[in-house]
Order: sequence, then structure tokens, then C-alpha cells
Amino acid sequence: MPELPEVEVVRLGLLPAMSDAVIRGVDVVDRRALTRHVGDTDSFEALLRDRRVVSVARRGKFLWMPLAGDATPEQALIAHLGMSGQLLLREVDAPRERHERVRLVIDHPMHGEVAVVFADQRTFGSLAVDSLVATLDGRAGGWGTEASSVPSQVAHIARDPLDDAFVDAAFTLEVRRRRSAIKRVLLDQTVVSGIGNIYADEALWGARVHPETPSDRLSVRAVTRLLGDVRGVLHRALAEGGTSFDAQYVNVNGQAGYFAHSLSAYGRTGLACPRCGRAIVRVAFTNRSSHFCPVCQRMRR
DNA sequence: CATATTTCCTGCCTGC
DNA sequence: TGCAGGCAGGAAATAT
Repeated sequence: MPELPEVEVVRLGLLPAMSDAVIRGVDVVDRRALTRHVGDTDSFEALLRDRRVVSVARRGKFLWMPLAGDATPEQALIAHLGMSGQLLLREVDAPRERHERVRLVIDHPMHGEVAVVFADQRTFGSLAVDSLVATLDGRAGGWGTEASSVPSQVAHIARDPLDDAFVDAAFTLEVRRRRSAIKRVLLDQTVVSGIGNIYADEALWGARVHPETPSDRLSVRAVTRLLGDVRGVLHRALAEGGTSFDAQYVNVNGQAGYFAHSLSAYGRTGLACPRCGRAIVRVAFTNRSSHFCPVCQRMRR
């Protein structure tokens, strides 16, 4: 499941291939991959053809590639991987991927022609061409861009916890203002972006916080510690190339990440808590699951 | 207004 | 062996 570390690994892989490359070919194999695109398939193709990619940027789980040109406002190709989306670099004549949805052929001044394949089993991911809007705080839109702008479809998403412009005090205030379970708040991309089910469970385990704890019951100290654990687990996962749990997530070369071996709670139902040895439990949480240690993460009054 | 639930999708896995 | 049902879950849409 691509969350911030996995999306960042993809960004880092695309960066040398796509920066300064010109999009020469656009082949939409399955138009469901364009659910975020306002306009039809033809407009998607026309907006991309012969445009030069300036950079590869990311905020939370969103990727975007600003496009050179005279368009005002400026435009970008945006990508969200959803649950199972992959962006793969392939030879131009490589056979179709199993779940290939879109193929771009790009021409790089140093590397020549390369195919950028968007494949997505469960079709929750999508690509689009979107216009850029100014950031509210005037800071850079996210990692990988100096420009103080983000795609309009990313504007309502909060900055992620690795972003220099993330404001810890505002996050703490917002968490303690909310009245739902802390895990819900961590997953709310308008509060903090980039966290999904895996890293929410891991960060809560690290901070010894029960996932159902009402977020307005957490002290400033507890929220601060939790934010530290969020950052810690995101950094460690990034250093190990991300978490490849069900073989859906791979980097641009099709390789899995190693962080699944380092998980403490997520997916470890019935296995020993690495801290206290008690079995990790799994409970239903909306339409997904929470994994936590019933001893280390007791709910406190 | 804030918060909670439903919806979209495919493939793997389990149990009968 | 086949088949139904559960499960994985990001985020927009819809409901409370």
C-alpha cells in the first residue's frame, strides 16, 4: 500500500528519468486511470504531448510533475497511486504490464527514449493534468519543487510531517481540537498527509497510544511524542525502500521494499509484541483493521 | 458545521 | 474442484 515512504521512493526513481524529459507519446489503455482528470482522454493526451517535465514533486501521497509551457495558470501531470498503482520505467518496446493503464513515452536529453508505465490492479489510482495554485503560506509546495504552488487537487491536503513547512504546533492544536479517535485523525489527509493504515498503526505502537483514544484527550506532550514516532517510522521505512506487504508496491524498477520485516504491529495479528511479548490484536476499524498491543497500548483515563 | 459511513475496484485467500 | 465471501484500503461522495 503506497503511503508516504513508498511514494517518495517512486519520486526519487522518476526524478532522473523524467526531469527535463519531453513527453512524446501518450497511450491511455484504460480510461479509468483518468478519473481525476477533468476532461476526456483526448484532452489528457493533447495537454501532455510535447510538454517538457520540469521536476517531480510530492506532498503526502500525491505526486506531480510541473510542465513547462505558456499555459496560465501553470499545469502539472499529477499521479496518485491509490492502493495498488505503480509507476514503472521500461524500455520503449517493453510488453504491456499485466494491469497497464497508461503509457507515456518520454525523450530525455541524456537517456533517450523511455516508457513510463502506470499500472494499477485495483484502479483506485489515477493520473490527470491539473493546474497549479499558490500555496497559502508562500512556501514550496512539497518535496522536489522550489515553486510555491501545488496542483488544485492537492491544495486541500495538509503538508506531510517530513515537509520543512509543516507546523508542529498547528498540528498539535488541530489534533486536540478534534473529537474522534486518534487513528482517524492520523489518517485524515487534511490534518496531516502521507499516513495510511500501516504507518498509523506503527506510529501509534511506537508512541504506546491506543488507536481508539479520543484525540482531544491526548496531552500536548503525548501528541508531540506521537508526531515524533510518525516521523521516525516514515524515515526508517524510506531508508529501507518502503513496505511491500502484498507485492503491489514496487519501485520504478519493479523492486520490492524491505520495511515489512521491520513492522512491529501492522499485519502481526497473534504474533508477539516486540516490546512486551503479548500477542498483537486486530480489531475492525471502519472498513479496515487496526493492529495494536493490548498491553503497551492500553487506553488510559 | 463536524464527524461517520459508503463507495469505487480486482485478486488472493479461506472455508465449505 | 468450484464457488461464495472476506479482505486489502485511499479518498471522494454521501449520510448523519
